[in-house]
Amino acid sequence: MGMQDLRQLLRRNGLFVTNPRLQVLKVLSDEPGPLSIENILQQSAPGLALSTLYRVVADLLDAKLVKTFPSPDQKLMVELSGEGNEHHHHLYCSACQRVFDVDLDADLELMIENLVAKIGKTHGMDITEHSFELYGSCSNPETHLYRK
Amino acid sequence: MGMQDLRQLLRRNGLFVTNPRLQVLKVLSDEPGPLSIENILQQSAPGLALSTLYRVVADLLDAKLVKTFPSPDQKLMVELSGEGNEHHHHLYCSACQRVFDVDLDADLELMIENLVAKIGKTHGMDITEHSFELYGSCSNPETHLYRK
DNA sequence: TAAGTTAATAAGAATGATTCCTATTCTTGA
DNA sequence: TCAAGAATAGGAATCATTCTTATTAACTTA
Repeated sequence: MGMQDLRQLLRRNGLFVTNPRLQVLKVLSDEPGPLSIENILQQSAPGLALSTLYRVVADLLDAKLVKTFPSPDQKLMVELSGEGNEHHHHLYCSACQRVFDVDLDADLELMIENLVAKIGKTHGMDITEHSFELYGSCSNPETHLYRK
Repeated sequence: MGMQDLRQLLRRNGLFVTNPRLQVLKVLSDEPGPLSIENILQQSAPGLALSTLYRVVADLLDAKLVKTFPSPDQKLMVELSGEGNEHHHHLYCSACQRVFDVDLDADLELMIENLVAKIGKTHGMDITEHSFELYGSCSNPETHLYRK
């Protein structure tokens, strides 16, 4: 996404446009999957304070512009939400330490939705979200090199 | 499980029998679902050092007597593995902050296994584990009071 | 069963991720 | 352009977790 789009994205969501926010959105929008705080910092222009980064992520989360979740080693992962990045799942590679997005066929997703609804009923709970995460390793790390 | 069973469990798995280990296993075996480190500490006899608790959990994890995973708020959750506690899923209640076990019908589980295998093939990865987690809230917390 | 060897514990220091605080700087609306 | 409010940088504080070390407990075997 271009900077203009990102500016509008912020404004449309009631957020002031600032450099750190643009930075973070830019880095995330250049990435096909989720990134850790550390990753985002590395890929941002120098000078961005770590505390600012955490707060920016929190603000973007409040505005629902990003989603966050903990990685298996308990670090905060962030990814852009919004169009083209609807509900999906994650695949963690213990060999190369990266996280990949996994999209399911619509019918499989629907199946899972039904499953979720059923479980909610059984437990008398209103289920608002679910996650389906996969853990494994790429025997051949080169297969992932396209992500640099 | 009785103390004798727990002793044997440790020995059979090559671990020395110590009080902290028995404590932790006892607390976990009295519980139908996972517990946080904090929970375990509260339910243990006073005197158990926090550092010991973490190490015991790590040892039990190495011996595959427990499983661990991070809660949505990034805390370490622990639960007994072993018979009667096979692969299952978790349901997080944001209202009462507890985590419940969810078992799926064998056919649903099989369906998920197939799904997982397919995703592994697509991504060229050897998938060793998966988790399916649900987030919601009990509108009526009393429905869960059976867990004290 | 007692002694010696090895492993585990308690206590607290150290670490690392995340959050908080505050003086300063940037954004925006007028 | 300016004033008012919002956001930032920098660093201190916090919280969960890990590490270190002297002490204690558990096992082994004689």
